[in-house]
Amino acid sequence: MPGRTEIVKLLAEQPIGSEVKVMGWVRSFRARRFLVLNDGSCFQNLQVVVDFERFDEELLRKIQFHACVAVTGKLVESEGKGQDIEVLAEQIELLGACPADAYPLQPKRMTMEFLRENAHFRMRTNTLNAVFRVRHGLAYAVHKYFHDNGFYYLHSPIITASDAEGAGEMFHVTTFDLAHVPKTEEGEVDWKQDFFHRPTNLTVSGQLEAEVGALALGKVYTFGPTFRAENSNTTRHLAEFWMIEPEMAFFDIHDNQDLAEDFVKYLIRFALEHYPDELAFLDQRIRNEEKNMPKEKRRPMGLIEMLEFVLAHDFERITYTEAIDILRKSKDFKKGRFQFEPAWGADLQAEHERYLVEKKFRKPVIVRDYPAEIKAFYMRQNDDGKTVAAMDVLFPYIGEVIGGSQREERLDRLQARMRQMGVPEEELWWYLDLRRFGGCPHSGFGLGFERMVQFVTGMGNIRDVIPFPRTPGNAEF
RNA sequence: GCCUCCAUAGCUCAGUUGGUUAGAGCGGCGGACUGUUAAUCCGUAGGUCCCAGGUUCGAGUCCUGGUGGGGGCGCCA
Repeated sequence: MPGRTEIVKLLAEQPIGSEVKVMGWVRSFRARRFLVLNDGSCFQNLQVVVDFERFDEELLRKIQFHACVAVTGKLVESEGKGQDIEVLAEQIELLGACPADAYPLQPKRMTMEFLRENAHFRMRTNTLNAVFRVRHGLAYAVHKYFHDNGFYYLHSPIITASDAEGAGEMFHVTTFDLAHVPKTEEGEVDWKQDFFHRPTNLTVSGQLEAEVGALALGKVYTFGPTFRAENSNTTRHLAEFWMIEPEMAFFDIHDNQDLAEDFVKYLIRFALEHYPDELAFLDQRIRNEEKNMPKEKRRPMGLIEMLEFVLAHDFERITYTEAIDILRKSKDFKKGRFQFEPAWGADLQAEHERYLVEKKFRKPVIVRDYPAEIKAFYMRQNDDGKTVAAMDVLFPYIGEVIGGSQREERLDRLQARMRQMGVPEEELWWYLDLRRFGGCPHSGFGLGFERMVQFVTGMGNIRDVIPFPRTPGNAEF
């Protein structure tokens, strides 16, 4: 727009005395004199001083919460406290009215549940605004980290034919008219007539394809949407989420752990450096929220304090066997505070993970070398004959943020595992070929992007860190 | 999928052992005031108490069944 300046630029350069034109949405209009605008260019607002005697009454009446206006005026030093500069309005143009008697949002505290039902408006609130700024920053940092460290961004397919990854229930992809599905003479679905001439699904993981890339480009990563048709109803599951999956040739499980720790610390550091205003706001928001809670329910640390704490300490690294041992020796177990008994061979329950992270070590923990029975077929079998080189990175509040492993590169071992677990070898012929032709030791992991955003922003529900959450029974927007 | 809690004004909530006309704050609308920072003050409108049954002289309140939502667990990232 001719002559329009972004608020971020005005606040940074503060061109006192110059004539400026700003456009933005009304955050508040106090005393019919103080108009606060936000244009999305930064988290801060710009105050506009309106000499209301000079403006049309009809126009002033329409300057309501979240209406959109263009203001021309002189930029001056602010007379009041709370802001350095302000604009003395000479012209005000209403770009888009926002009738307050019909608009669902209000300049007051609203619940996250209410805002979810108004997902098309919720990004206009300070909280969601801050969250999505940080989300963007983290996405950018993912690419920057990997690029700077010699990784190649690999676009793994969204539609896949393999249904053998064991990562969960899948969404089917078809062009069939579901009311008239073609059948074979035997009465079964005739997939040969479908678009791909075979059954296909939305991807649940790009890992197998990433391995293809790693064995050619050395270090690759995927970063794309991932779909799980599981009926999961929790604050940390989505049916559609974004996953980051680095895969590295010549990395063993220890290199894998080093990378995971360095990577997530980089992301946290990036957010702290580039989004201090947003994080300060989110930090304060949590404090306000917890003000009326009993002390034992509050977070032991503030948001920023916790992020800095995570950066300042090495992640604890233990084996699954050690984890079980710690849990069985714990006071919580002896006093019967666990609902599930920690026992070698059983998966760690959420309560066990929380004990390790929040009570025992009080920092992120990486658990590795899990029993083979509870992990996927492609994980590398350890020499003990019982465990595989798997690793989970556990964070406070959100639990597992990363799951990964060293991959089984030995063809005979891999095939034995597949037969044992009923994974069809024919379908994964190309995956097995990676072991037949020029195979090498390699490792990788998957990071749930939304869980990372959750951790950095301190948001309690994963549905509030993705613009349009898909969960069982919900795909409205 | 299992367990649990919740549903009262536009929003956030209160509503006593079942008892007359359903309450507050914020927001809306009308007005006053003006260098404010969630401005303040006065006035005013606004309710199918989620839906359908049932118990009762009487149900926002108790019971049953739905629907919608929150939280916990499982599955996982």
